[in-house]
Amino acid sequence: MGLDDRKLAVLRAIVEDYVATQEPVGSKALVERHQLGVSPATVRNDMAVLEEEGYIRQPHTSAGRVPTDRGYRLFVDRLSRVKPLSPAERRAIERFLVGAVDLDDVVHRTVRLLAQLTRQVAVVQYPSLQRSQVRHLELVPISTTRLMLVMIADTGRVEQRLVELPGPIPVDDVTDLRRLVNEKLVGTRLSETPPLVQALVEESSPQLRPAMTTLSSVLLETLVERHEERIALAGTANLTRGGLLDFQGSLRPILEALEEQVVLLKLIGEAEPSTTRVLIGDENEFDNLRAASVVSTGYGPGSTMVGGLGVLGPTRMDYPGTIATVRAVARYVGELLAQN
Amino acid sequence: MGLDDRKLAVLRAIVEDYVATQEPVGSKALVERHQLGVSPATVRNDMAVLEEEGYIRQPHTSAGRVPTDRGYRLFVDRLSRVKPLSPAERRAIERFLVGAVDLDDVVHRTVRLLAQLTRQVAVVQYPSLQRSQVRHLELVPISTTRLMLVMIADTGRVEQRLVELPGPIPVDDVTDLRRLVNEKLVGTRLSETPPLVQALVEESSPQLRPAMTTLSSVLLETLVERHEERIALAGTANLTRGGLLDFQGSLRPILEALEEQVVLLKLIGEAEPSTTRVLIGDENEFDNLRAASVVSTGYGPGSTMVGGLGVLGPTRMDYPGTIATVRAVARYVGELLAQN
DNA sequence: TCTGGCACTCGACTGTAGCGAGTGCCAGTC
DNA sequence: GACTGGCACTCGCTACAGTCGAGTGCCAGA
Repeated sequence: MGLDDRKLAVLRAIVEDYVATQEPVGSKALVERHQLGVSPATVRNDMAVLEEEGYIRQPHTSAGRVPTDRGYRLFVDRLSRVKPLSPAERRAIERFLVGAVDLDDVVHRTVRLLAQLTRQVAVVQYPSLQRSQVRHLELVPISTTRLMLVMIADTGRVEQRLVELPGPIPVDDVTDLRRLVNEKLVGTRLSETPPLVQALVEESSPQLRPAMTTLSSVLLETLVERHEERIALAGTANLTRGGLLDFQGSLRPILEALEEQVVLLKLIGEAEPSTTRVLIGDENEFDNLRAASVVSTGYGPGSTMVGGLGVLGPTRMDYPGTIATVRAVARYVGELLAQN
Repeated sequence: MGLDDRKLAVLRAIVEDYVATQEPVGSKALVERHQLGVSPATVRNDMAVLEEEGYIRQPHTSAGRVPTDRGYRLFVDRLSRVKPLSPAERRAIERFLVGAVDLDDVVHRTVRLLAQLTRQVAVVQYPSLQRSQVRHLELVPISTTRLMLVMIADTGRVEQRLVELPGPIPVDDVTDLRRLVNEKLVGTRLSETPPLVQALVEESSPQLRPAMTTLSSVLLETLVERHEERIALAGTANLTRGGLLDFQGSLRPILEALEEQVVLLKLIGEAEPSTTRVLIGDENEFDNLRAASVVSTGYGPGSTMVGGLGVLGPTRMDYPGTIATVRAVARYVGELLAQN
């Protein structure tokens, strides 16, 4: 499987041309558009080898070549340099994100920006509660047997939950409950919370016990077990670019996948900080997304990571450009979060 | 323009058949499938009249007839009875909505349910802040110059906003602020809030004034001017049903419209309570949605209305069934909200 | 007013032919 | 041994002609 430099150059040229034109590329067109310094016949021989190795394929006998998923993989890993962003793009990012008033706003602006810049479907995960610290817990009486629990996290997330108490409790008890949970939990990471919540129940006075038990189970259930991740999505209309050629003619499976929070989380929520993950076609674990590629990365203030973001598009996408944009946006969002 | 009963029956039959088969319907097939009691030739004469009046049209000369937007309109207004829901559907609605833990949960379940039952794109507006009463306002110090404002409404909505104070203020002042805003605003409708907020600033002590001024402007801006409506969407994958025939082959404009909150709000947020609004094709004010129809209604506890919900689909949709489902779901959601 | 009959229209489908982009192979050259 | 030019071949695409049939409009008659 000796792929010498020229064969790699041919593969690179094929990927670039195909991404640009969306048409199978032939040997003659290739030598015309790229300075390969050899004749079409030679390129044809190289192509035959590349095809044998599974990097490219022919849609039909008398057509040009098209990269396979494996070809894109090789291209991404070894043949492409991440494109530096243009000053215009940098400015666009700053302009778009400046002036966000709260977390919701930041996330919405980010996801729209990402969709616009990459011209693909963008996905942004809200800062994960798992990775957030409790900044404040508030209990608001709704009736004598109902409380609204509001949790504010250091990442700016605010979660609320209705608590149905086993019986009516006086307002003073609510004050006590509030003081207790705040004393114990403020400043802790939610992933480390369970034992603390448990202790809270055990240490509370007999009077408060029933209410505290209910409260703690809501806390655990909401914030830890049913880890309440949120996700924003934008740019689904971009799926229709490139006619019906991409995604083998049917958007259905893609749209279905995009409606599943679980799927989206898996796609973008598992990246590591400062690493960019690229999943190409087949590499994707969901059947519905076999015709798509995903570029994702983590973001967070400084070098920590609190959530993921990324884009989804056809396997035939501009990987270097997309990777650069995703990284840049993630970095800017991180800086923005660090300021709060 | 005398449309006698038989002509109306013919139109109804055409709409029903076309919706079911998605193919232009001819005179012969019509008399076979419906008991019209006349011959195909007679039906053809009626069709000619209906076409002249603009209720149906021929895609091409040697094809059957297809309803026009105007035809659907007549059908909806005069020719269809709202289908009663099947017991199975009723049970599905109840099963789906029981066990929702909070407002977010209710809205998400509702929108999914609606998408599933109608097999179309579903849209649900969160209870509008305009129509909500303030139940509680909470101020949480984030730093000496920053507060988190959390508003809990009687409809279950919880909104938060970061407040950047003009200068540092002591914790005791925050307590005072909290007491003041709650005293003044709890129990009021947000639409009547502006003068009250104004009074709040004027009545506050010199010490609190700067902070109160900032706070009040955030309150006004967030909750009233930039009326913070939220919307949930589901079932976009349903747009791909019926091949590429619906929506004249391109989902693009539809997907684009669905990304615009403003558009969605206009679509479903303007209905009146207990009225079901049907917008067919052309009647829609957005060019992007000329190929689509929208069925929407309001919902709320009891006979009041706090928000809208509806579905969007091809003009060729089962109007009686869709209208029935939308109404039923809105009623159930209203009951659910009334319980809280 | 309705009906049966009939001529007509026109899209859908089928089969054929020519074109051309692109290939694989081979003999010849550096 | 690597590269090149030439050539035969493949096969999808387009255009064109022909057939079929669903569906229509119209008309004479009941």
